[in-house]
Amino acid sequence: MSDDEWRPPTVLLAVDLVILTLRDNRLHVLLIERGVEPYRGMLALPGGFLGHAAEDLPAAARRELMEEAALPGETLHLEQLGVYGTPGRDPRGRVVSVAYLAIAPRLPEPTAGTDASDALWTPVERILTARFEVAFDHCQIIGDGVERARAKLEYTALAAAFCGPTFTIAELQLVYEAVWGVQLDARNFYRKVQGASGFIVPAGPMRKPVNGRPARLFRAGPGRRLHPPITRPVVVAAEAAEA
Amino acid sequence: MSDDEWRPPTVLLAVDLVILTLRDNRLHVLLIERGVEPYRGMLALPGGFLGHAAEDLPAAARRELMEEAALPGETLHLEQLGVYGTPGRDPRGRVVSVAYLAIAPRLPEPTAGTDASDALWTPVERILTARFEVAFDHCQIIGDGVERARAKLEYTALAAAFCGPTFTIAELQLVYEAVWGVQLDARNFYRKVQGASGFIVPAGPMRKPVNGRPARLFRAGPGRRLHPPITRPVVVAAEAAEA
DNA sequence: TAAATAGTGTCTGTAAGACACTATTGA
DNA sequence: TCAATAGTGTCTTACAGACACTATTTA
Repeated sequence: MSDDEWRPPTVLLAVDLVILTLRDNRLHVLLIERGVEPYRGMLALPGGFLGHAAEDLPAAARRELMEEAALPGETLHLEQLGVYGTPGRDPRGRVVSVAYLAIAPRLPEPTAGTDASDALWTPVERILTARFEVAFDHCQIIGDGVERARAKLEYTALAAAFCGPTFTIAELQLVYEAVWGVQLDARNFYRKVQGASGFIVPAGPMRKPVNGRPARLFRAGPGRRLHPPITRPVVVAAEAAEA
Repeated sequence: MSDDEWRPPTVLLAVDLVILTLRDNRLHVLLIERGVEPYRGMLALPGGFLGHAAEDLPAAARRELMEEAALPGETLHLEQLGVYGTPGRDPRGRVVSVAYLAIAPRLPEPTAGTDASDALWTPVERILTARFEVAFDHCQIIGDGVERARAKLEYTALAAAFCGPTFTIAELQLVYEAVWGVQLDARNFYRKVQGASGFIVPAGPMRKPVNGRPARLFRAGPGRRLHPPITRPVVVAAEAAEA
C-alpha cells in the first residue's frame, strides 16, 4: 500500500455522543436540532468534527459534550461505542465518526449550544420505533448505544451512574426497569443487588418517603464488575434469528 | 463547529487486523515484519491505509487480509474492535486506525505480501507478556482483541470458527482451553456444549483416533448465541482492582 | 387502624463443578 | 488384557424466579 506515487486518502473525523439519562422513569437520549446544513432543522446526536488535527478523541467527545449539550464533560462516564464510516453516510464527503456513549444522572434541561438551535431529551423508544426520524445514521448509533447500556447493566455497576450521589434500592430498580423495558420483582432484585459485593454501600440515613416505610440510602460502591451478574429476563423464541 | 473561516482537520485512516488462530493448541496472532518505515523491521499487525477515499472500512479490512496475509478475506468472521487514534501513535502524522478482529481456523503458513517482508504466527502470550515488542500501539490492540475473543467464547458460538468444517467435542474444548488459558473438565464441557441448543449439530461418522474410542463429529450449528452460556472459571481475588 | 412501601424467608427448578462410572476402540 | 479416549450419571452447591410474610412509616 505504499509506493513513490500513491498517497493515502484523508478523511474528516467526527465524534458523536449518545448521552443517555432517565427522565420520568423512561430512558432518554439527548438530541439537538441541527442549526446548519446538512440535515438542517432535523434531530441529530450532539457531536462534531475534531477541533484540530492533534485533538485526542475522548477530549473531542468531552468538548462536544460541553459545547453542544452544556453537560459537565469531565465527570461523566464515557465509553467508545464504535466507528461509523460507511461511504455516503454524510453528504459533505468522507466523514468517519467515532461514537461515544455517556451515562448521565438526571440533569437540568440542556441548553442549546453553538451549532444546535435546540437541545432536548427524547425517549429512546420513539427513535428506535422510527417515530422520530434522525439525521445521518444516528438511529443505528443510538440503537447500538442503548444495547450497549442494556448489556452493561447486567455485569457492571453502570446503573448507579444513572442515579444521583445517593439512591435507594427501589430507585436503582427503576433504572434497570427503564433501560431494559421490563418489570422486575422488587424482592428478588433487593437480594441480588445486596449480594453483588461492592456494587452499593450504605450511605447515611433514610430517605423521607411520600408514604410508606423509609428506605435505606446507598452510594455506588468500589466494584465495577457485578458478581454474580444481574441478568435480564430471558426473552423466549427467536434464538436463531440473528446473523 | 462550522463557520466561514474554519475548516475541520483531516486525518489519515487506517485499518489494523487482529487475526487469531490456534496452532499447536496455543492462541496465535498474525504479525508481519514491517518492510517500510516507520518501525521498519519490527513486528506489527497487518493493516494499512484506506485504499481510496470511498472505500468501506470492512472492505479495506478484507483487502488487507488478502494483501498482507494472503488469507481469504471473504470467508472469515470479521468484527470491529475499536478505534485507536491517540495523537502521536504514528510518527507519520495523525493516523486513526480502526481495528478489526478476525478468527481463523488452522491455516497454511501465510506468505509475505507487499509491505511485509515476512508474516508469521506468534503466540499471543509472548506479546502480552511484553517478551516481543510490536510496533505502534499494537500491543494494546492485540490485548483488546484477545479479551474480546475470550469474552465472546462465553456467550456466542464463536469457538467453532477456530475449527475446521467438522470437529469433535474434544477439539472444541481445546479451543476454549487455549483461548482462555485454563483447563476444563471434559465431562462437564461435554454436557454444556450438548445442552447449548444450536451450537453444534452432528456431522457424519466418527473420526479415526490415534488411539482410544472414536469421537463423534460435529459441525457448527445455526445458533450464534449460547443458551446457557459456557462461562469462564471465575478468577478469585482482585475484584475491586479494576478502574 | 389501613395504606403503602421496605425488607426477609422459603421453596422450586436449573445450572455449574466435582468426580465415579461405563463404553468403545487399538494394540 | 490394558491403555487411552469418549461419553453418562449423580451428587452438592449456588443462583434465578415466584411469592408468602414481616417491618416501619404516615394518615
